[in-house]
Amino acid sequence: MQIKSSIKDIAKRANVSVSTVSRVLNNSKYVSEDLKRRVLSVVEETGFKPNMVARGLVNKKTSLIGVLIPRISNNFFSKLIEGIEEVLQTYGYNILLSTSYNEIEKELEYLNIFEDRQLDGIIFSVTEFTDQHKNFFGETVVPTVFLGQKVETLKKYPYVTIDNIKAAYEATRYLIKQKHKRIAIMAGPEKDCATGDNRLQGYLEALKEAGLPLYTSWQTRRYHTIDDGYYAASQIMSQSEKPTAIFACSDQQALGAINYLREHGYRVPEDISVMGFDDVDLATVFRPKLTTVKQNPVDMGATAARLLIDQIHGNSLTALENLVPYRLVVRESTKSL
Amino acid sequence: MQIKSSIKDIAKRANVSVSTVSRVLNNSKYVSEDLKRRVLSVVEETGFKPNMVARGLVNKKTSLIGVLIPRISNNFFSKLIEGIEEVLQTYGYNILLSTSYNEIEKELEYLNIFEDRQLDGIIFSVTEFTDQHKNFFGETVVPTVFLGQKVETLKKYPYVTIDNIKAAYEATRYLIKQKHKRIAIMAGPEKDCATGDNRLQGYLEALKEAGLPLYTSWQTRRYHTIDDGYYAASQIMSQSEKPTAIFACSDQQALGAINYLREHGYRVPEDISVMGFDDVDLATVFRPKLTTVKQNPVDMGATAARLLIDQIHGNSLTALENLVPYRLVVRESTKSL
DNA sequence: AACTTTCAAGAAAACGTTTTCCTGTGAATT
DNA sequence: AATTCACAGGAAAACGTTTTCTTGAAAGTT
Repeated sequence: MQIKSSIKDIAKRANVSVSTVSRVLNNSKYVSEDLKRRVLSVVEETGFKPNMVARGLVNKKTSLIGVLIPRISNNFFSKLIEGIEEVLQTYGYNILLSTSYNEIEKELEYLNIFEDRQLDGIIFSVTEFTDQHKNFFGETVVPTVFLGQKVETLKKYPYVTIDNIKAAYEATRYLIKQKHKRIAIMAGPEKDCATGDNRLQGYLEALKEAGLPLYTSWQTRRYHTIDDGYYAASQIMSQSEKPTAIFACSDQQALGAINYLREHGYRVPEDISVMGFDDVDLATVFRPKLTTVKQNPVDMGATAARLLIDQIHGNSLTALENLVPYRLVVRESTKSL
Repeated sequence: MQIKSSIKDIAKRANVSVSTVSRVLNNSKYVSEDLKRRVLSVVEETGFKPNMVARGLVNKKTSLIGVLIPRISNNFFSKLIEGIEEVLQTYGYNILLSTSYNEIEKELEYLNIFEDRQLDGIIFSVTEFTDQHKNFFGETVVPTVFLGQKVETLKKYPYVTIDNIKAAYEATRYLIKQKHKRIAIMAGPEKDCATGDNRLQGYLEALKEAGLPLYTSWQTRRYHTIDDGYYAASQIMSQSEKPTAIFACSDQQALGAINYLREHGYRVPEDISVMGFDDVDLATVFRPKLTTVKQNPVDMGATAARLLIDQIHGNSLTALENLVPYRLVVRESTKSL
């Protein structure tokens, strides 16, 4: 028990060959009940456990999936992980978790580590899809699923996301229907291209369509953290012309914004409406309850994992684009003028 | 590029032996500048990357650390991970993430997987330390650090936590100083032994010392989720005699409780004070801002990771118990009677 | 000039498995 | 009775590395 025993030791103790032990362990054919019992009893009494690394070497599979996300302390991403883990686990895969903090060099570093480690697959929540990324995924042959945004540059791997343009468009439309004419947006960072850009685009489309003014000073591009939301709100509200509604592209930012607004004498939603995005756990606990675009990150993660398993199993992929549903949830942080 | 090349191919192309290639790759001595250049250029042009699995097999190290926590979507644990990853990364280790959802069988299952996979170390946020756990850690020899609670049954591995008894004692003391005489507690589940029990113990000590009544109907034991907090509050408030203060052993539960209270016509803190534990991100965003016992999970994670690295490097451990600081942060959810 | 020592580099063993290739049974078919 | 055949099980190759062993040459010592 103490000392690490190998299949050879088991073979010796059971008086059989290594091949036989291996066959017993893998339930292969061509081994008699007699020897099987003998081997099994030795395995039992020594508490022998096969070395997965050695196994991995010959089988050319590690049963490890690399999951790369911007940050884990963001509720959206941790829920994503929950969904991913749930399905991967049932297929006997484990997760190698890495976080990029939105830094592209880190992303590339981790992707290379994933490759070095011979991981069986990658689930990647992209920050910005650069040429370097394209290179990596062009040369490499690891099954991959992109998560959270469209990755059009590569035709070989699927992605799962919501229709961000449409969702943002609808959210903005809702504010417009509520008679808001001066609507600001707190979008994701420019780096985080697709998502940030798409939601901004949806917002702009809605405004344009309604013939409303679009001031760039009412558009911020910051990270999805409470602090950044706070800061973005301070920027927007420092303009001489102030909006009556803010569309925050994440609940985190919405929360930070509301925090700022209240500390500076604005009431939400009486003075200013705030719309969020994501519907994180606290959106309903917070007061006012957050009006927001609900995503289902657990489902998204699970979907991504399933798509990955499909690839690993060699099934031909059904669709590159996998859009999952979202839903506008009206609660208390927005109000008709 | 396309086809996976091995060190052998490189050797052939560079007209040297495998050993030489390996030596070049590992920067070992005894290889001339001439051959070195030749090998390096072949490596360059083929984009060769050594197979970490094969390396792991001979080096008997995987550079992988198993991290086992109850759930990742809890902000406390995800911050823990942030701290862990930060230091592990600088030492070239990656994280294999697993979540137990407080299920003991799952914990044991994952621990066994960790062992099978030859992980170099384990960071384990225990739910309940059972005999089976004891067995596992008795027989196994993997460097380990326990996180979040005292694990006294094993003298060989360190743990990092805060002094939960004292922290809960002080939190309760604070409420008592605020003239509260009827104080309820929402503790962690019974399963989650040390933490839940310890905080309950600190609470009881403070009450006893002050000669205050302790009703078991004012003590709940539930998971640290918003929903469980909501439910626990409903239980406590359904008693005929109602408390004037609730000490929730997690911010999550505190939030759920406040939610319940407000929905049922109680004002916080005017009618009932609510004290939290953890100081998660939203504790300051939420209104009323949460009075809470601040922990620093990022630091805790980093500390645990460092202790693990120490073990792996074979340094003798300095102390079994590693207590990290905590701090009572008074904000708006509590009020003097 | 003879003898160590140091360095360079290839051959081969090792890491712990799985799998292919053999060989030897005994049973089934002719 | 001769021939095939399915099965059991051992020996050995393979997976892709690192490391030990060896040999040979060049340099340093007496």
